[in-house]
Amino acid sequence: MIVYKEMGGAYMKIGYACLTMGLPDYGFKSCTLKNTDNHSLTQIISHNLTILSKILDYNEKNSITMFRITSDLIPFASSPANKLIWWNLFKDRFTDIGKQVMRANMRVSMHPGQYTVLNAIDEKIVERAIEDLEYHTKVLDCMGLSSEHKIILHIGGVYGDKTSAIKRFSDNYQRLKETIKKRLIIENDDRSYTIEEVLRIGIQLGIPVVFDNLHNEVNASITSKTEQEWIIECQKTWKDRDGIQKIHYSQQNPNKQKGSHTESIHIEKFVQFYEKLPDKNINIMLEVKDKNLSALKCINTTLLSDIKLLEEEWARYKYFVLEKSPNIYGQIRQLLKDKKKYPAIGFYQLIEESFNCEENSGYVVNAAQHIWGYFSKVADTKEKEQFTKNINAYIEGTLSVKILKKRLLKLALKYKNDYLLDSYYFYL
DNA sequence: TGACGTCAAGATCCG
DNA sequence: CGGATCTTGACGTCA
Repeated sequence: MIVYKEMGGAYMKIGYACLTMGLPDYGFKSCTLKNTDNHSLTQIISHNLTILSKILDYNEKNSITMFRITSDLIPFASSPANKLIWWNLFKDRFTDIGKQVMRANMRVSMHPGQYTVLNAIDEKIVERAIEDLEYHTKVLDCMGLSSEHKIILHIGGVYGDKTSAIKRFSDNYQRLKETIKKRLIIENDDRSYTIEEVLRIGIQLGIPVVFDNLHNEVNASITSKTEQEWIIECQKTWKDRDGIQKIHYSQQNPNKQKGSHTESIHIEKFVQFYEKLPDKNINIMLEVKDKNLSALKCINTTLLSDIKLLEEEWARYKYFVLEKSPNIYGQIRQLLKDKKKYPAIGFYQLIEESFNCEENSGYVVNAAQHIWGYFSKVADTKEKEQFTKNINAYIEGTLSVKILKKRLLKLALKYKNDYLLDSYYFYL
């Protein structure tokens, strides 16, 4: 059971998008256009629904109450290449997943990518966009989920004339079925439509608007307003049937081009953003490469308060940290000694610090030997020889740390060591 | 015409 | 041959 901190009755959720990392066998499957026969599509869809269900279980166990479902759940769903009546074939599976979502009080969403363009000039592209929106709607409808579970879309292209591009968006929006309209929400993007423009469209058409902080940073409105002011403006576009206001939060990757997301959420910066929120009655979708790891980080820092959570996180991070810096490893152990305190921010700051450490071969070997310690008694002669060989090859520089870890992961899988399999050591 | 973004499939390379 | 690594695919817009 989730015990939230006192937030004046507000109901905050923080979630992540599409994929779950740090766990084996959580990957979705797909196929290429030429392999879209009924049999393989059926297999893939069945597999993907199983994975989705596993992810939702994981989310529930970890108090993650918001999640974006990947558009790749059904391959080529809105293409004539997929002739399956998948919504009937897997009706019960969808219903079960929907029940799972509702039981966990989870909020899910979907987000067609940048290639679904409702305001295109080419009517064929518009038709495909509508079909794609119908697909996304069908997934959520099949699950029996209410209209609080949203589908988020960008406005689309500009085509050298924004006024008529917006007019086309508006006209084509009117063509959509009511089932789609009641789920559709719109978002400011990183190059074409600012939050101010999206708000104008949203207000005119009665569509809830999602504020994306990074897109707003990269593609600012002419009207200068603070993030908090834009969030308040967007809040007004959310009606009762839409549920609590949603926003997107991400941070700029300093090594990549404008709008690129960071590997992980920088916790200090997130807490600053969180504390400045005008209303905690809001749901935050994180857009970040390390997915659920950052979601856990942000949730544990802002919504929860139980030292056990940090201890669990520490169990998952410890060998990674040990490999990066035995010094930081020692600092974190000290930090977590006092069971009455809840030093979440300091804990995650130290974790973040360990990411910045250069590879040190002595530390890498030390951490690998700690992992090997779990197998040294059960491993057979060949595996023992292999491990020694791998370590020596690493020291000589002929084997990368990445491969060294992959081989240790294989042992963890073979000997079914759940404690190790939960460790981020293998995945970071 | 290629970059953009995203992920897994597919292809190729290596020991 | 199995496993690691590189390339392709699928989408539409914009420079």
